[in-house]
Amino acid sequence: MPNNLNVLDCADCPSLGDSIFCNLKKEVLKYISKSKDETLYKKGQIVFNEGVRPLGLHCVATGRVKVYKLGVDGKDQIVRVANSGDIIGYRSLLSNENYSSSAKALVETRTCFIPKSIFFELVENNNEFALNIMRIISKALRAAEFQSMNIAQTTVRQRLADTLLSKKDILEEKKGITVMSFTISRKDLSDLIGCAPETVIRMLSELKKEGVISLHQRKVEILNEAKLYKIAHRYS
Amino acid sequence: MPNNLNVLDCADCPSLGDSIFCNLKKEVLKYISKSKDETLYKKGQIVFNEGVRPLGLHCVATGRVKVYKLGVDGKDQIVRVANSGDIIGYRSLLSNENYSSSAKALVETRTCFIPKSIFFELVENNNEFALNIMRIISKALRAAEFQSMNIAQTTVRQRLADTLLSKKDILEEKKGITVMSFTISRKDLSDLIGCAPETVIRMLSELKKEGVISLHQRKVEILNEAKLYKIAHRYS
DNA sequence: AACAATTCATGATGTTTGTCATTGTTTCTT
DNA sequence: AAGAAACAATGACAAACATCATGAATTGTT
Repeated sequence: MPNNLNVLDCADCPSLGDSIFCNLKKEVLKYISKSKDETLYKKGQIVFNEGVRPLGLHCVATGRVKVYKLGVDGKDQIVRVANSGDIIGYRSLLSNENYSSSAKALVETRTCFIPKSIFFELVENNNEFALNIMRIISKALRAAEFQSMNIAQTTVRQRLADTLLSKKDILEEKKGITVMSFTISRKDLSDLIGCAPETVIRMLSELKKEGVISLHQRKVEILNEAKLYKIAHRYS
Repeated sequence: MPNNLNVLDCADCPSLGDSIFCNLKKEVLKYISKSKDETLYKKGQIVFNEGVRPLGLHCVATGRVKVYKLGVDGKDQIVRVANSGDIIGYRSLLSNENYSSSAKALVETRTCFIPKSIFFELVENNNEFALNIMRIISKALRAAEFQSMNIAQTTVRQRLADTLLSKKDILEEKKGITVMSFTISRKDLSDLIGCAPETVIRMLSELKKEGVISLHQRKVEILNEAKLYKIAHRYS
């Protein structure tokens, strides 16, 4: 079971700047801090489960969480990957429905939990916050609609290239050279792209053979970014 | 070009009850009525175009509008079909981006246009309205995420059955018997499902041969709803 | 009403991707 | 550190679907 931790003031949170709380006043942040609950999840632990009634908002302080829908035969669909500063579970909360997806920690993750009542208090009384939420959902909706088209109209090879590029922000220093790399299981990658794990493995091998990427266990390293862009049909 | 019309008071709009304006006070509706602009679109006319900056909110009073993203080689992806009472173009407006999709009238359609300034006035000062908007986007997001999984994990046959069922609200009286039917082009159906038009045509022929539906030009009539549910793998 | 332009329908064929099976490798657990 | 469990990789095969081509039917236009 996840551990509850000593509560840190939101004003001191390192990911405050990237979050929907960034433009809230100090006294509001103090108020939230008093009502929230900090939790530590180990890799693989569930933050919430599809079908369950949401009781509040989860905010990723550190770590990485995958949000995914249960599909047929364990063939899940990853909706998005939430990083520090991101909130999860807000959609179901807002439309007053049970969770339409599950959330699982991909690495050790620290989250803050804000009870439903406090969340709605903020939404209803704090205009800036309400607008922040609207902007967040709007962007999520845009991304989701794009994803539908992407899955319907592009090949796995294209989507894989696109996904590798969109995750390239996870940088790493290696022998003085900055390398774009990230660690992900083949299953997660296939659930993200929307295909069978075997297909992802084949395409990764193909890209490796072409010298576009290199593979070391679950770490994918981008060697030829330009070519990846070409494969993804992205010109930016 | 579309025609501008005499403006009708929102309070008298027949689709008020189904809209996000349903729980607004009379004086607020009057205020909106004064600022809005009514427009008539003939079948096939564009309401707005992808890539363009939104200037306000479009509200479908009567008719039917498809919202779609431009894909490769004219293979568009229909994001949703908006009916009377629905609003379109709100996502881009809220996140302050250019339209990420286009909208085209499927039949003769009457819309009301509410300028951006008025829309944001409502969002910022009217809490009930802001919450309505949030709920609307939340549901749209849920639908979009489900659609991604659907395209990734189901066959065209399943999705076709599902789409036919989800559109069955378009009823019709025929010789005293209520028939579930609707009119749609094969191209639109394929853009909705995310496949080639030929594939949709083949699957429709198949379903017709099986006696599940009947086809008369562009009108699809549901003959065996139970079997359609089975094919769609929906049990409700 | 007649013509042009779409749209519909169907066949043939090829590509993409999924499924199943097998073996090697890594990771986790005790 | 060893064994078990999970994951990665690859081949063979099959299913789903796209593409191209052609002719018929329908719709829109003058």
